[in-house]
Amino acid sequence: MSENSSYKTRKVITIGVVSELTGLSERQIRYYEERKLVFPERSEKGNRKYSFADVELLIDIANKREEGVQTYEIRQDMLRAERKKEKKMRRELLRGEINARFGIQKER
Amino acid sequence: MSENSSYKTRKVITIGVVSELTGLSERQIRYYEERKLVFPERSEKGNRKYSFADVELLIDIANKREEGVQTYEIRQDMLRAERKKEKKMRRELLRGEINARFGIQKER
DNA sequence: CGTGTAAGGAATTCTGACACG
DNA sequence: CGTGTAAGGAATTCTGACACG
Repeated sequence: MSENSSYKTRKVITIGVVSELTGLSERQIRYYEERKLVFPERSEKGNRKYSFADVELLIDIANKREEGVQTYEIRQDMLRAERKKEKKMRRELLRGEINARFGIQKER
Repeated sequence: MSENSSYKTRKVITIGVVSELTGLSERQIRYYEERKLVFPERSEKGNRKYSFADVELLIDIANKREEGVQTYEIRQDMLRAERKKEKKMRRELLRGEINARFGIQKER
């Protein structure tokens, strides 16, 4: 269901291209990093590299900002969503374990 | 089946990153373009931009080159594959049209 | 708080060319 | 043919800072 280290999450896009793709200024993109909203990787010499997922996230951020939402709020929302997701993961992991032991038996 | 203008085919990767990803020198990458094996887009100021699909193609090219295959041969193979693919497309298009007229009827 | 901008420097990319083989 | 390299210039990116509000 979720291709993992795939095209979407591979960090390969430079800030200039991200700027074109999102319509945000490089200044804005760097600032959102400072506010811990995006986490680009760095190349050898320190150039930022983003993924398509980052680009989409930045577009979401841009929309929120247009609605007047502050970066701090956006960060809080992201952290909340993060925790919720982890909770879900834990539940699913647990369900998997239970199934493995007491669930539908395989042959033999 | 084939996500179209998606992450895989969007031209957003600069030549430096492509070089890292493929292990090829920038010189080699530019040369393969000269030999019409890859077709990057250009940014405003003329910088080359590649897609993940291009990166994969370049890796294939690198492998062929290691086997001693010349760029000209590689190009011929690509053109042949291209033609074959188009032929297939035409067949499928035709089948689709026939089905639309004489195939399984919808309601009414 | 969020963003623009000028500043200075380092790294990137581009093209056309010479070199070797 | 395929690739390295030095050359010169233009564009990119980086950081830290001042500005406005």
